[in-house]
Amino acid sequence: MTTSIKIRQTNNAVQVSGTDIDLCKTFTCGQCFRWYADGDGWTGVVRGQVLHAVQTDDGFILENTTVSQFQSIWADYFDLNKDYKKLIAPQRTDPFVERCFQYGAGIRILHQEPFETILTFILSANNNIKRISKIIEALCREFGSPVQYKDKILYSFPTPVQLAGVDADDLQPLHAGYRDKYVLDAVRKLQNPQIFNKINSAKTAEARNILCGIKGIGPKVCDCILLFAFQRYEVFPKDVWIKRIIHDVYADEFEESNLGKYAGIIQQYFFYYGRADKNATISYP
DNA sequence: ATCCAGGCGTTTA
DNA sequence: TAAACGCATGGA
Repeated sequence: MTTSIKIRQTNNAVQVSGTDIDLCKTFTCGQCFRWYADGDGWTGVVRGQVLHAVQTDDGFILENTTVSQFQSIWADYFDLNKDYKKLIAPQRTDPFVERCFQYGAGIRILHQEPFETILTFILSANNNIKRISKIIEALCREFGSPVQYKDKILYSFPTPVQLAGVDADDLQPLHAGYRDKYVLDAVRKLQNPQIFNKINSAKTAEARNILCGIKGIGPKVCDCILLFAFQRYEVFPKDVWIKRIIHDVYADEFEESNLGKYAGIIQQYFFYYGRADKNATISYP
C-alpha cells in the first residue's frame, strides 16, 4: 500500500487511489465517534474542518480539501503509509489473528486529535458506542463551533478554551452521568497545551503515568488514547469484547507479549470481529 | 424487569 | 495486591 498511492485534485476534492482502506469498517469499528453515513459516503468534522469521504474501488474521494492539505494532514490521519498486512505478518500465523485480519481488511487506525480522543474515551467507560456518540454530539453542539458544509451546519469538537469555564450544571444536558466530574478534571488539567507535548515525547510508560493522573482515565481508557491519538501502536487496550475473546477463543491463555510492535492494530481487528455479531459464540478456528 | 455497555474510583479483606 | 462494590444512563 505504501508506494502505490496516487492522489489528484478534482474541484474541491482529492481522489485517492491505490489504498485498501475500507471507510465503513474504519469509521464504524469503534475507534471514532464523529463520522456519519451520509448520502453517498461519510461526513465528519476533523480538526474543525468538515470532510466528506466517498468509497471507490481502489481508494476514496475526500471532499472539501486540497492535495497539499491531504499530503500534510489527511494521509497521516488515515494512516495510509503503513502496510498493515506486512506489519502484523509474524502474528498472522495464529489462525484467529488471520481470521480477524481477513474479516477486518481495510481498517485503518485513524490518527486522531489528543484532546478530542481523551474526552471521548473518558466518556466511553462502561458505556455503549451508540450512546457515546450521542453524548459527544451533544458536547459538540453545546460547546463547539458551527461549521457549514453545503446545506448543513455541523459542529467542531470543542477546544480546551471553549470548555474552560464549564461546570457540572453545564454538562448535565449531555446525560453523561457520573462521568461529568471526570470530564471537568480532564478539561482543567489539559488547559496547558504543554501537556500534549510532554505525552508525545514521553516513553509509553511515562505517558501512561501522565494520562492516568486524570480522573476517569484508567488502564483501558489510557491505552485507547495512546493508540488512537499518540500513535503508540504497541498498546493493546482490553475492553469487555477483547476480554471475551481472550476467554472464549484462547481459554485465558493469551500471550500479549507475542503481539509485537503493532499489537494495537491486531486489537482493532479483534474488536471489530468480536463485536460484529454480538450474540455469536466465538471459537478458535 | 434485569442485564449490559470500548471501566473507573473507592473501599474492604 | 486483590477482590468487591457503586455508579448515571438508555437500549435490548
